[in-house]
Amino acid sequence: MDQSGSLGELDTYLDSILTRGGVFKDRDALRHDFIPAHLPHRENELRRLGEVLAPLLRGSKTSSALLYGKTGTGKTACVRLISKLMQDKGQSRSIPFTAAYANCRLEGTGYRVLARLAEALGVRVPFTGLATGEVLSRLVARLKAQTTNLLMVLDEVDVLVREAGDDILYELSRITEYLPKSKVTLVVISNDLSFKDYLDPRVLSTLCEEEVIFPPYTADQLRDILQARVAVSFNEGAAPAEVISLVSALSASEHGDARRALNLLRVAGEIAERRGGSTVTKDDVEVAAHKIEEDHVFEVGRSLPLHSKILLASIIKGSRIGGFPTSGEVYAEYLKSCSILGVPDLTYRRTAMLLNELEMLGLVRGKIVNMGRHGRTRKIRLATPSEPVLRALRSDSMIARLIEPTE
DNA sequence: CTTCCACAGGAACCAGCGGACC
DNA sequence: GGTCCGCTGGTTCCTGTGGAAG
Repeated sequence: MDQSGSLGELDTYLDSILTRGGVFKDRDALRHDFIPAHLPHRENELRRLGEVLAPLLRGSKTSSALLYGKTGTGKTACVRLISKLMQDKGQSRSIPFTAAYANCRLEGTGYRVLARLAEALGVRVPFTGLATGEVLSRLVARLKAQTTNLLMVLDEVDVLVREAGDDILYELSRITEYLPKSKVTLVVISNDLSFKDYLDPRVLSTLCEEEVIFPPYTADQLRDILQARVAVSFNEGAAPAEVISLVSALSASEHGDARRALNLLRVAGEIAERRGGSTVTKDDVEVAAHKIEEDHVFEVGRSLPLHSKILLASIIKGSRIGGFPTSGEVYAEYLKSCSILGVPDLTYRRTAMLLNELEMLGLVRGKIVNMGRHGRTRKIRLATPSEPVLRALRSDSMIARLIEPTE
């Protein structure tokens, strides 16, 4: 590569950004963790939540709440906004109030969810080593020692319940019983209502005293949301109406996910900026949609553990031989690959679990086929374009050895 | 109608690790 | 220093199953 040439390009690019100011006014306002002061089309939900939670500021017992809705429907944003408002109010009137937030999927285990909540109360908890019950009793001890009204938010609680059962929810829902002075209110957020089936009826009744449902946004609503956000994040006229309409139409057809809509808009803006343009075009949006998909697949593939990569490579090899391989054929191919690489192989059972994980990640699709006398099996194939997957696998020098020779 | 294949997928268990606590 | 803890990433053992072949 001609280094001076690329440096020159970089130089003019930097110049162009500095002189024109680029497409963005404030890129951070498009990030998923940005909390806007106003949430369009969530006024009702916000008011409802406010009514339920506000008494907590007076130190009254309040109902627990379950927020339910698909991803990107504004559940987390609503709760974040409300707890921020309550915190501000508490501070200005010197009312003891604490908001503790934990995302169960990101934390991963019940122990870490509790640890995160405890942290919000200023209780230091080691990241491992303690019994889970011990973390809980430290949390309770703190609440006994120091009177505060606590709003506990468990985001993506369905993940926790599915993985670890409802023990923790049960304990948390009864926590107020131990406390003479502090009041605790639990708000749980879920993408999936079926998690209620896993709950003990007692937990269910204390947990879901109020239910707020967040419907997916329509294309029109998404357009309003984008418009409001464009006003703070883009320069005047940098994101024309036709672009906003396109982004909202694309996102509405994909389950009305506002987070993805905002992300799409941000990436489109970045593409326009890199192109040196001062406004985002519809083409930029199309390119962005494609890029987001490819980057996602590449990123997921690249960060896979070794054996999942070997399996993925085996699926690709298997489908080259002809048709979609069955789980048995994939395993046979996998065993071969392991011996080529000199890696100890895993049991069939384990690889079946890894395949399921690949399917959940959306990289692979398995279809159960019955072949009568010849048994029942799964036909397995890639669920994404193979190009970014191959690129991801090749970026691992060890796995690259597996793929290259057949090219 | 029965059989029987080639798996699917649940459950229990295990080893090793990093760490807290007494 | 011994004991207990939770988590990860694995294994072993097991039961369940739709439908073409017999």
